[in-house]
Amino acid sequence: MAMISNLDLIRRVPLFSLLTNDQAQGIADAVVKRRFRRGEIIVEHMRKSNSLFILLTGRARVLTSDSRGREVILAVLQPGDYVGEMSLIDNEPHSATVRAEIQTDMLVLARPDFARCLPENSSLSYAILRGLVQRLRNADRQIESLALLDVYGRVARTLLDMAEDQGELKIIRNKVSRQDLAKVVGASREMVSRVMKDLEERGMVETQENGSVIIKQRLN
Amino acid sequence: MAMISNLDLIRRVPLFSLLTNDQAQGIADAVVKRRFRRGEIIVEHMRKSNSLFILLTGRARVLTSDSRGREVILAVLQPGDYVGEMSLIDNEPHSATVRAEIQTDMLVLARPDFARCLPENSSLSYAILRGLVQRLRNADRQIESLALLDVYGRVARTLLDMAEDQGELKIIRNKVSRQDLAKVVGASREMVSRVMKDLEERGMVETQENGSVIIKQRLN
DNA sequence: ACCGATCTGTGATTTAGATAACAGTCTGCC
DNA sequence: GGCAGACTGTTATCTAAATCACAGATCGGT
Repeated sequence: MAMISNLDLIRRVPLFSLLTNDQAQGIADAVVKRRFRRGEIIVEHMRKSNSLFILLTGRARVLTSDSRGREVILAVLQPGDYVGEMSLIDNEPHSATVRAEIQTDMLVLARPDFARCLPENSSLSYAILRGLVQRLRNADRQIESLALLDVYGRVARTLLDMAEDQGELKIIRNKVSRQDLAKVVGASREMVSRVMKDLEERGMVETQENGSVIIKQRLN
Repeated sequence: MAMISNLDLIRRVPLFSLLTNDQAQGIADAVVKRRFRRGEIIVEHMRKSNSLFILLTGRARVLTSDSRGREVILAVLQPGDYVGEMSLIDNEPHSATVRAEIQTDMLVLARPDFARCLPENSSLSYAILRGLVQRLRNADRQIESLALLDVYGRVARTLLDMAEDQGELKIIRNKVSRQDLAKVVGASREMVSRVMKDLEERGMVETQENGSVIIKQRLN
């Protein structure tokens, strides 16, 4: 199996795409690769890990849960996504838990190295800034959905958000279980099942055998 | 009536608190003061204003609304708070509308001046960074509330969030109408009335004649 | 290839909360 | 000081969605 250098890994992360070679090398030297098994906790709500975690391969979910164990999925992390920067910025505990959905490799950058890189590197801090703004826009939209839309509307909106354009129609590649969809839209699994069935009967959505979903028309 | 210089105004804004005198003077020269009447739109959803707005006096609310006119209040701005930085950072249209609740004075800093100040001034960009993180934490918490708590729980949590510690108990100074509280927690006005009545009957909350609210015990 | 885990579909039942419909109180503000 | 416009409380009714209770289907690890 070919050995891939940290520098090569760094170079594939959008967050670091604008760094000079020297800056990238500096981060490559500071970074540690870590593997998490399916189900393992990467970052834990209310605790501090004082590191930036960048997802290289695999998949992870950002979630919160109440005392009774009911979960809300706030985000699903794909390769290139990162977490932990909020706690690095304000030095507060993590606002949510991150758990590996499948075996997941992450790059870990410890606080001192991050703190060193940030000021001496305006393109990095600008990328972080843009990332936070992006997330905040999504979060506000989600609040609006939860406050104003019924389950039908929230499922439809979430499907559209997850889909990418593919010619005439939109498609969701990686399969989404209805159970998880329910945890994203804040509804019961059964209700989401019923809504999905309805969308399929109306021919607006089609679920493939491999689990990917095709969206036929404007949903709303 | 005494004339207050822009520099004096700038010096009272936490966002600018760490600037050197020269930097503050630079912003003071670039900034324009603008007055909005009760009900006037300061920033409009889906449009660009290419400016940072800093609230000096008065009060404003950040909100979104659906096609049927139903509103969600995302935040209430107090003196020292600011909006518009998200659009300045990613150059996208505003994600929400901001409306003056009462007569409100704002400082307006146009894009070119903001863009000039940001890189040459790390303490400002750090303050913006922290502000965004703060808001994102609140937003995630709000999503969690909407997805997991019933109206009773959401009202209780919102009251606690709005209150400040005042010796043994907590107090909410500026009066909140139940109508508005409903728009914050994503519930009907009538339901919030019922919940508040219940909280008062249980002696957990007391509404003063002047409209401020005293919270007696741990609500949850 | 197997067996426990986790996912799924569907009907029946219950419930939280929206909606509707008023009448009573405040709030300024001309 | 009076009238319009926005707030409030309370009932009764309706409905969206949660819960419950299954039986089947699928998945993933050893």
